[in-house]
Amino acid sequence: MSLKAYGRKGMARAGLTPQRLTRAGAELADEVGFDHVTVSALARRFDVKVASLYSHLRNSHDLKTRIALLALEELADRAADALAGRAGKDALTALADVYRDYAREHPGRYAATQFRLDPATAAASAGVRHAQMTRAILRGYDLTEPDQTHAVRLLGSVFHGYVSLEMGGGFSHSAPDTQQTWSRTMDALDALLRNWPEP
Amino acid sequence: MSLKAYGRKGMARAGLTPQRLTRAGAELADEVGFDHVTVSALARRFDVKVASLYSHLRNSHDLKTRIALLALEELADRAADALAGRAGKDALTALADVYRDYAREHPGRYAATQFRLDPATAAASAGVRHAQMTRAILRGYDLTEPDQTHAVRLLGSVFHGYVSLEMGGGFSHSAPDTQQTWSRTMDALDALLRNWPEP
DNA sequence: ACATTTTCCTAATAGGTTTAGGCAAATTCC
DNA sequence: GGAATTTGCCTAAACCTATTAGGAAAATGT
Repeated sequence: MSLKAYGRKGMARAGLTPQRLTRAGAELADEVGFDHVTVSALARRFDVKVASLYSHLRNSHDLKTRIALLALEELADRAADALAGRAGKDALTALADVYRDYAREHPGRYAATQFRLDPATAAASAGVRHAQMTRAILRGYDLTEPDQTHAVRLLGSVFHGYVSLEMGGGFSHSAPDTQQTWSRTMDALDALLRNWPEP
Repeated sequence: MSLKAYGRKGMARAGLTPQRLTRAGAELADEVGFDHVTVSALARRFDVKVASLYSHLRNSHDLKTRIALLALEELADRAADALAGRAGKDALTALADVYRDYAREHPGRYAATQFRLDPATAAASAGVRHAQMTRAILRGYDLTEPDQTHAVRLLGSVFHGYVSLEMGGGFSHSAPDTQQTWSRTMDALDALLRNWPEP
């Protein structure tokens, strides 16, 4: 017999697991926005009573944390993929595009990556992979160790800041179009890294 | 008689106005975080029943919009102040510091500036002053018109991205300290604007 | 002093979160 | 294959927040 009951009217189990709920939560986030993700809405989606979810999730915060971790993983996977075999400006734009594209395809998940994780969770998350990959790109440029860290932070700021402003409509309806700005921003960052200033 | 009743137990009015509520809402945001700002919490703070606020505020979204507008105003005022009499890199760092300091002093209000406003409200907000001031700084550098727009967006991205990551703990507990990075970032942006690359 | 307006209140509805305790389905063990 | 046990989902309930409708008292105007 199939795991899935018809409309869940005649009993039978729904097959809830933390993973399944997290995945569905991520989809829900993309549909309605990360901060409209609610335990109740998720229960509705599984045609199950709200209380049932609490055997699989500690609470609402736990759900959001799991979605955030999922998104960070996905994003790091995409980044790793995109960086394979690339270096220099090529790698830089590839990474930047990963962020931008992910945010466009999965706005809710992208918002989830900004969910504030407690330090322990953050340290164990894919967030660290992101930092490592950005660092890897910088090996194609000639920076001293402390400046490499500064550059990692700067790149992170630009990518996140840009994507976040663009998603929030910050640049909307003003010419020139944002694709232009994006590609000129890549030019600018590449030039900056090749010509990193002395203090 | 004073406007303010003791504990509001024996009637007498509380003196609610949209402005007062907005201001208190902003303080509340700084204390508990912008997305924990709630009509109920605000009512509690005025020792008044929740429903009473609905004569002064359309709804929760309205409250948040007002707080966002307040924060944008404050921020633009600070920026205008900081820019007076400055140019070039001096102006650049002054503006950047305004953002960073404001976010540190008023995290809730700063978060409010990211609240998504509908296009009409946004157009009438102090947000446009921000863009103009950034543009003003760029007049100290030698950029063609389209590149000026790109640069405005880039600066906005860096400022917002940096502040937002720093507030979210993104850079925490890693050496070197963030003040270093901040000042090197200013060096980098100044160098970039002076040496803006061809396409 | 009286009529009007304003401001706050009570009452009610509707959702979201979370816990406690129950019964039936699935799994495990003879 | 049936009994014992575990697991999964449900009911019920308490407690938040948001929002609307309608009432009563305070402030204001004439």
